[in-house]
Amino acid sequence: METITIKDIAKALGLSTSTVSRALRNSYEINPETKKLVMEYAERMNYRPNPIALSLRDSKSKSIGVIIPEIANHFFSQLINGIESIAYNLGYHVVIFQSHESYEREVANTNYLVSRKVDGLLISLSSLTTNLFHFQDLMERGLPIVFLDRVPNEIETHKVVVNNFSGSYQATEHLIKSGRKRIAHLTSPIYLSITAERLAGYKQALEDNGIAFDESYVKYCYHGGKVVSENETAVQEMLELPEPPDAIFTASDRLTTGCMAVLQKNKIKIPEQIAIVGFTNISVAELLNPPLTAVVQPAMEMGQQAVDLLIRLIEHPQKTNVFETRSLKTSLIIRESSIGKQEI
Amino acid sequence: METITIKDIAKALGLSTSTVSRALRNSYEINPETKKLVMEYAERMNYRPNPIALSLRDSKSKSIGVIIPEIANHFFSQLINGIESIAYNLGYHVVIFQSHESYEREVANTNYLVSRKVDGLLISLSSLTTNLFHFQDLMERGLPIVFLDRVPNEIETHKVVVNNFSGSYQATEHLIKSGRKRIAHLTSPIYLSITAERLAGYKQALEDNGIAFDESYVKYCYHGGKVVSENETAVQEMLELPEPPDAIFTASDRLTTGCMAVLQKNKIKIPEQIAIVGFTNISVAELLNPPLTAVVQPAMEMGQQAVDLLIRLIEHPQKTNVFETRSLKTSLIIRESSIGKQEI
DNA sequence: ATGAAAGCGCTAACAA
DNA sequence: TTGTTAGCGCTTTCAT
Repeated sequence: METITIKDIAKALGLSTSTVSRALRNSYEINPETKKLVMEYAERMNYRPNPIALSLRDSKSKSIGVIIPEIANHFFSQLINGIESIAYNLGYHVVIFQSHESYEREVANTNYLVSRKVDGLLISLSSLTTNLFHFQDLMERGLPIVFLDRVPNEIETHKVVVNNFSGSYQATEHLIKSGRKRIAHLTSPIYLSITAERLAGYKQALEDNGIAFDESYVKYCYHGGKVVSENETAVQEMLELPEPPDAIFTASDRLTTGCMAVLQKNKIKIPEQIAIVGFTNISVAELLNPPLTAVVQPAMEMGQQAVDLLIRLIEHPQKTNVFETRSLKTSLIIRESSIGKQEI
Repeated sequence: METITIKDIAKALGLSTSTVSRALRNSYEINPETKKLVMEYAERMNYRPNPIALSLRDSKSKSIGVIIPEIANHFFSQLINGIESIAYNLGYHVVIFQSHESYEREVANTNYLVSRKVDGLLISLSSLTTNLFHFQDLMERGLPIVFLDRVPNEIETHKVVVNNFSGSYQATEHLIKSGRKRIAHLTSPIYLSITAERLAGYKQALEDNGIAFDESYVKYCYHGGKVVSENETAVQEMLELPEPPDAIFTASDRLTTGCMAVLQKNKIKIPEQIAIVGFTNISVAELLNPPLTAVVQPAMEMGQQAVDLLIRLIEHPQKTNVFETRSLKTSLIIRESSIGKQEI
């Protein structure tokens, strides 16, 4: 894997490495003819600067690290596509890591990315992360970090989220308006920002519509739906309640499909017996049986805004004294899975 | 973002950098007491070697690059999970890039990964790649590459695939056995290995069952299903044939869901009017309307085997004089979308 | 058993 | 306008 270096060019052309270096960066102090000579030769030999050497020198890498729970999930893969689209245009490379909802892996990935000198970090917290020291420490040491979707309250930096409260409120209200009385909520661990906010929206909608909140209708899945059995148990418990729900509002991709699978296994008719609304970006919502009503997040745009903020932070570190939290809108797309009781 | 270096340790302990370096690598020539001193101090200061410096020195990075068409696809995300699981245990990091089915981006990603000194490459070709020079060149220069799933015939190296021919044969035969006569095939560009092999299996099954092959029943999507309109046009053309198909065998995740969407839009009943079998690893096959019959690939295992081969190539470059192509088995999972005509 | 110095590829301060 | 040199963090050869 030999590659041509500045030294090779210098030797071949009888120049010094610094002259070559300067010529390649089109420095004003270099004689146009020398420049031309160097550039043409470099071009011809297909010279590429060694980014490793540059990173070692400058302690930066023109790359940003992304740590998300998992990529096998439409919300997150759209997020990544949004991130890549912007980063790419601004000359940054994107390095993707999955935490697989594990705190340890999140920490390990973080350390690795830092040691690889990424210029900044884009994070969506794992569902098992409660200790934020690994990020706080880095921020204090000056590494730009932007959080998105699953963000920590305890850390002051730019954040990009959706209005989880109102997305959730809308979904719940929609279920109420279509005649549902016992609306359950299947969600992630309570200490995730998205969980708390979505739960709050759900509660508020119930309250505003004169339905008493009942804690036994809320089930938390500590692995965010990744562990199938946990999912199954939760839904099963709902079904075995003295008064089983007539609707379930699920808080994520995994939880939604997991829930539907359990209902299907139990031969429960959707929406006749139980209506479903999912907080999900699943691409085949339309093709499901029945087509799924979904609270959809502008994932692409979230990714784009997050990189945008991050790169601004990277390139103008001093300028930022106040951090912003951008809150985008979700959209409720109504399909058959939550059709009104009266219409059935 | 200051980090402690060997130099810092040396200074603090009144030693030379080389002694510290040796002590940390537990060299036999270092006095046990000095070793202990150094190690404890390093531990206490949370010293971590700078991988960039190591890469610069050794021209390797203990990391492998992965280039796949896209991650928003269950087959590929499972592949990645398989790759990560093994690589992680063997101390390698995995850097993921998407070609988005674009030849240019595939080349750009390749160059970047090489310049970042990855120790090896794991590739699944983009659907628009016909020129393989960028890989051939690297291989000649000694960079280990393993291909998986979408592999090139023209390059001699380890490859991991599934038995596309027989997977396809089985699927087609299954459709025939369940009473279908006009079986269409929706697939990717013909120059992809998987396309050719799946097409061959499809043809052979038709022939063996006395059905004449009809080219007008085969539609190629040059973007592998990524471009929705292309997908739509292809299916629409099938539907407008003088004798429209009574079954469609689709060759990938995207093509399958795209096809189902078009049929749904046209209010065509599956499987009554048209049966569907998809070559797909989509996770919600069971939840679709109707549940989807699928040829499933052991994606995790493919990923695992591929890294295994790659790392072997990286760590014992000389040993390999003969390359192997591992061919794993697909499984046909029959669900309602292809139920027998007689059973409808 | 320990240290000094060179080198991986690149840039920039300083010299000429 | 061009060259020399030092240094980013680390390992390793060659002294000592």
